Amino acid sequence: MSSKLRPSPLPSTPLSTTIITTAAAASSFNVQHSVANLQRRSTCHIPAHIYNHPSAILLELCTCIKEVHQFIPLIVKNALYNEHLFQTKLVSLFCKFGSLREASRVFDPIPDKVDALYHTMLKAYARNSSLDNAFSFFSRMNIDGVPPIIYNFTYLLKACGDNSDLPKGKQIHAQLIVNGYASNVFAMNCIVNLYAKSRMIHEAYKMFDKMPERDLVCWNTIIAGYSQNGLAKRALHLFIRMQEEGRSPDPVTIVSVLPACADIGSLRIGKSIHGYVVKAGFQSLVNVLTALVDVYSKCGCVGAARLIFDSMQFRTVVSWNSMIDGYTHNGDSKQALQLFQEMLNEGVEPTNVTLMQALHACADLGDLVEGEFIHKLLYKLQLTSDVSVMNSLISMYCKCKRIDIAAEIFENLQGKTLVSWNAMVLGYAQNGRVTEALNLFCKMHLQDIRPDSFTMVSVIPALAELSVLRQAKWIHGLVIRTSFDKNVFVMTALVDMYAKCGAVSTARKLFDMMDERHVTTWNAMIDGYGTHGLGRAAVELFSEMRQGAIKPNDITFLCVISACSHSGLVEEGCKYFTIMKEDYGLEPSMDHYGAMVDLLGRAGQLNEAWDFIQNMPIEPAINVFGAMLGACKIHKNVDLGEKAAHKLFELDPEGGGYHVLLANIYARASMWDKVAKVRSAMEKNGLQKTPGCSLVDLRNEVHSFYSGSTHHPQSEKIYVFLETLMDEIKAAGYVPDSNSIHDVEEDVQEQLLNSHSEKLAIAFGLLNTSPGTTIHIRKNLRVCGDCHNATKYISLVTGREIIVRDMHRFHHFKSGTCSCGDYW
DNA sequence: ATAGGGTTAG
Repeated sequence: MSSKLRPSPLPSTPLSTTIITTAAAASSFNVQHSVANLQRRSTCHIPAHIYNHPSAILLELCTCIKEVHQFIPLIVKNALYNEHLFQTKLVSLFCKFGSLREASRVFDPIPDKVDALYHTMLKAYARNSSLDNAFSFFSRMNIDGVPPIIYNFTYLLKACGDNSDLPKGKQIHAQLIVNGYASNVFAMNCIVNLYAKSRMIHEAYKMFDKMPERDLVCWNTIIAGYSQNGLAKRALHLFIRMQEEGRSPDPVTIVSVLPACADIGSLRIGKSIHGYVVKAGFQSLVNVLTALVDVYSKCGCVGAARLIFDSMQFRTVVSWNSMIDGYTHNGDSKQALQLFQEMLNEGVEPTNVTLMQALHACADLGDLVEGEFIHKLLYKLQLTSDVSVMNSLISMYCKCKRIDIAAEIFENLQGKTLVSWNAMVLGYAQNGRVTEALNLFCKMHLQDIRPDSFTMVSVIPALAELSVLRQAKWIHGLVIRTSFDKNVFVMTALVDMYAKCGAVSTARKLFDMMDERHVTTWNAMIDGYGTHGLGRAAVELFSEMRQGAIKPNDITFLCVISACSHSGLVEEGCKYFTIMKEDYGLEPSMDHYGAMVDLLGRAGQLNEAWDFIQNMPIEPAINVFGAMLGACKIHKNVDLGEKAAHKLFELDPEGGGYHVLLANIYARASMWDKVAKVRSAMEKNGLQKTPGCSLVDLRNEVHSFYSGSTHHPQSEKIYVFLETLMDEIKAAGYVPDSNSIHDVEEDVQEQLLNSHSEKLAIAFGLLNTSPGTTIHIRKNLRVCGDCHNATKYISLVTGREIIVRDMHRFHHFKSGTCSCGDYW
């Protein structure tokens, strides 16, 4: 015997006791079964005293690799090591417990190997090594003169299926035919499985269809294939057909078809399968119950899922994962994390899937602390090389606004997948880092990574944010070239983007062209009309929506109420607020209350707005008082403005903007001492007004202008031009609004006004584009009153159309008027 | 010694 075969050191307890205890733990049925198994094999050339040897029976009962090691000395002592049966059994056991290395240590030194030994070794390779290794061992068998048998092919085919390696699988398929196994049910089933696992489900079905006879496993294979390839309806259809053809589903069928049912979220079908499970007596099988937990939670019945989960006597980690996922899917991430904690407390070791779900829940809650805890756990469980988990980690950090950490993880991530890129692009886009999002998107292109619909849906909103029509058209072109123009999600994003880039009519054209629309599609279009001050169009589209099949949701009402608000349609807005609850059973959220205060306040019904706030059933938040203060600024109401502002100072001590608004209200009323007080309060608290910034797109560049800034290369030219432009519009009737600035000389006042970012941007636009071109400006704050007035005159004297998108809405300036009707 | 199908996921 080779010294390499020396078994691991013996444990302190005598060998036989350990093994016997294990054997005793097994039921007597198992022992009998093993004996029967061994006797059945007596047709081969192994003498009875070998296969009836107690060691052979005991060896078969080993439950882990350690027990196998303990056994080897016993085999050696009984001079059984050279018996084929024991050699093969050892290889088989090492293979069963996943140690290819130890299987080889037995296999390699054996001088005269029987065929069975090769077969078992091939199985070890197919199950525990790379496909290449398995294939080269198969070649070696050929060289060593071992004729292939049917099992060899099925092992290899299964491995090809598991690796989705269709080309290698096809090689085996050819050899199968050559060796005369073309109609073997097992082999054919492996082929069906191979195609299904290689995402060629239609090919798989063709094979399935051609089979002369089909057993239960064939049905299960094709049903699982459809289910795993996202063709849930086909899977369910075949589930019915198999029963019509007289096959009774077994637990594997159930576990294959339930995910399909979960996929389409059909509670009705889920319940009927549950009924079948009970009738067939599968109701205590862990995997069946786990699949039921999944179905119920995916159909929105977390309560029912939890009842099943709680009733389970045994749970696998998958059961926990399904339940945790059930909570996150149903928007109860708190419960999800609680269950995750419970799982850890019970000592169940989480898997990659568990951690992905827990990270998802953290992202959902913005819970950075728990997220970082899981990040550490991930190191402990050595899951940092699992790309899927790392993707979830990136998403979690992005959602928790730690884009810096996310970017670092992304940079260092080995084997990035499309999902990794998508997570990062989305992360940038959702954190307002538009340029980074676009740069990463371009980098993907350079690295030849083809975007999918998720990438598009992440990057399009970034462009909407940028609001540059040229870029909007570019991505639209890309959408068409990459054939995403039939994807509802992508198209909805485009509708929203065009509206946000000032091109509402283009948005509507796309909207009309779509064959399928989601609620979000309608919402995007209604909101688009709203922000462009086209309240009537918004209301009309909303009525049209109410006639159709797509039900409005809470966001729809938010869009339509704010559309009414932008257009002064107070009565309509109030009506919608009422029917939201009465006709649609939707509870208004804080945003709806804010929109209502905005609706009333903007229209000058300040007392009504204030009463509305007092009568709110929930504690009003920042947005509500913010709307109130804004309305007070428009309608010059010092009294209510003060009340709203003081509430805001309490609720949001960091927000400098409210101080500025209040100061403006005081300035309008010439209450200069109060203005000074607010200013000094701001200074004391270190609060600053967000600097105004306007963007213009010119040819291939986006130019940004800050108020009073002289950093732009054309700065000098711009200021000179502005001076003459101001003279021109003054001649047309423009009067500078000096009311907001009081403590400087009149000419300085004008200078300050004239250096506002939007005026600089407009001047730059006029200077650098040919007559007649529409100018698009994007501003980070709201347009100031003086700029608004000046822009109207500029549109008149230059004959240009100027579209300004501010924080809240669009202003289309044309021939001396604005689409907002001075109502913003 | 020896075959094929199955639950959770971004």
